[in-house]
Amino acid sequence: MGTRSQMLELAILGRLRETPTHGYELRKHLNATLGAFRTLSYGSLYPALRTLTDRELITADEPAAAPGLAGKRARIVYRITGAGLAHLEGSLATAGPAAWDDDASFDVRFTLFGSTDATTRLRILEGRRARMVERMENLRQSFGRTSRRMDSYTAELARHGLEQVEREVAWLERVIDTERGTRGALDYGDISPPGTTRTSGPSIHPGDAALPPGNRPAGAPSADATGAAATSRNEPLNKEQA
Amino acid sequence: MGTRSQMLELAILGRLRETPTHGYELRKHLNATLGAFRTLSYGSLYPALRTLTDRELITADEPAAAPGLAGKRARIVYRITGAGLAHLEGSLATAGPAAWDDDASFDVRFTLFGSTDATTRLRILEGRRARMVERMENLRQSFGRTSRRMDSYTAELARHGLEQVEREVAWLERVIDTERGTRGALDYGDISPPGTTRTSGPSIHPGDAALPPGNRPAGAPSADATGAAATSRNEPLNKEQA
DNA sequence: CAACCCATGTAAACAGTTACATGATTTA
DNA sequence: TAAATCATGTAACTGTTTACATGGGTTG
Repeated sequence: MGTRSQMLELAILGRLRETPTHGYELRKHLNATLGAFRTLSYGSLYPALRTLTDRELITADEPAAAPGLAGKRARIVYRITGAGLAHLEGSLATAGPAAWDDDASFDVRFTLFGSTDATTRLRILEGRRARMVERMENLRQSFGRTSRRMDSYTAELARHGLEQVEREVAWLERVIDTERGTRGALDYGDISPPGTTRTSGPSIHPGDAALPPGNRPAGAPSADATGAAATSRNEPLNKEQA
Repeated sequence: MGTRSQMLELAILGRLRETPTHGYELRKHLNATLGAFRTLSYGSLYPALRTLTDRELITADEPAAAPGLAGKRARIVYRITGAGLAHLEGSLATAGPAAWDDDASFDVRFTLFGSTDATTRLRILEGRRARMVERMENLRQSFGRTSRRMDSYTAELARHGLEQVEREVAWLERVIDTERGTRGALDYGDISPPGTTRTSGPSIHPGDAALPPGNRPAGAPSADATGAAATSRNEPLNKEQA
């Protein structure tokens, strides 16, 4: 089980907890909201759904021809089960290196911050920042070391990448500050203030073996382009919801 | 042959043309300069070198114990051959979608712009821009469509990703303008590390996602595009240029 | 009437990492 | 002397995409 598929499971469970959906729609949603899954193919999605169903973390209900909607190919609506919910919550409370070492993983976890407790959120954010700082340092060194021997194009690309990472670090720091409440600059608008958790229940208990805490950093997985960059302005895009 | 391995071959040939190297060093170089190959493992590199050797695009010379340097495990120094050079040049003159659809591919190609003719450079840059604009549009749509239903964290990540792509487009446009203007070798002025000149120095801060997490399947079909307009405003990133 | 979105799924092909095997040299 | 870096390579495993199979509905 790679980091990737575990994240896919997390994302699926996270989505199904909000609303039951069928495969096609689910893929669209994941592709749209998460850059991480930009290329998510049915070849990955359906097997994953199958696995989850087999493990009884979700159910696959094929509604017998809804009235008026007949004709269409039967959609299979997936719903999260109690066990699935427990599993999800257990996973969300777990914050190992796997949650921030991989770009895609971080994105998924961040997306699910709405139902992650504050402590775990901070742990993930700080782990991520450390990761990015490390990256930044490496880039700076190799850049400074070789810049004189580099041709302009290579140099431009390198500086470019470096700046991007710098911005990512800056972004993370802003988010962390906001989370800590030390600075109220960033207003996330509708969400519960930092420190409040959506999951009122036992959000922290490692009951089930969701994510092995000892999960290896794995060096660095395949990674994907849409990690996270940085928001440059502090201006909140406040979107109030009805 | 995946796009990935082809790009790896290109990168190897490009590097070997500049200087003969041995495997270990080669990997370090590629990992350092190209974010695309951050995770390049020997499991990929050595087979690739093997293949290139078999095709006689490079040679593998194992120097029989250089004087005074004995003791060390024999380094195998790879050199590009005439055929390899021809192959490289042929590849560099080719500018298909493969050169810009994939993030990693674009990075590699950009790095080799120093020995790519101006026409091809522009073709690649413009193809890349189109790709990024497409991406940007998709993000805007899905963002505007769902922003009301998104929780703050998801929204923050989404806006974030959008801005990142916007910056990438801006960066590309700057580079394109420069290419058109100088009509020759790129002159990016002084090459000072971005870290040192935080205050928008000689380089207009470029932003993008190209470098760090590379790699995405090239054939990625355009995701989905449906829905209303978006709430994103594009601040005109200051566009000064040499 | 062709093309394309909806909708679910499977099988084969493939690319790539991880882990292993081996061993010398420098550094803490 | 333990650990890290240098240095090359292989094999197995794992995950993922690609292509296929199927078929109704909608739009140009």
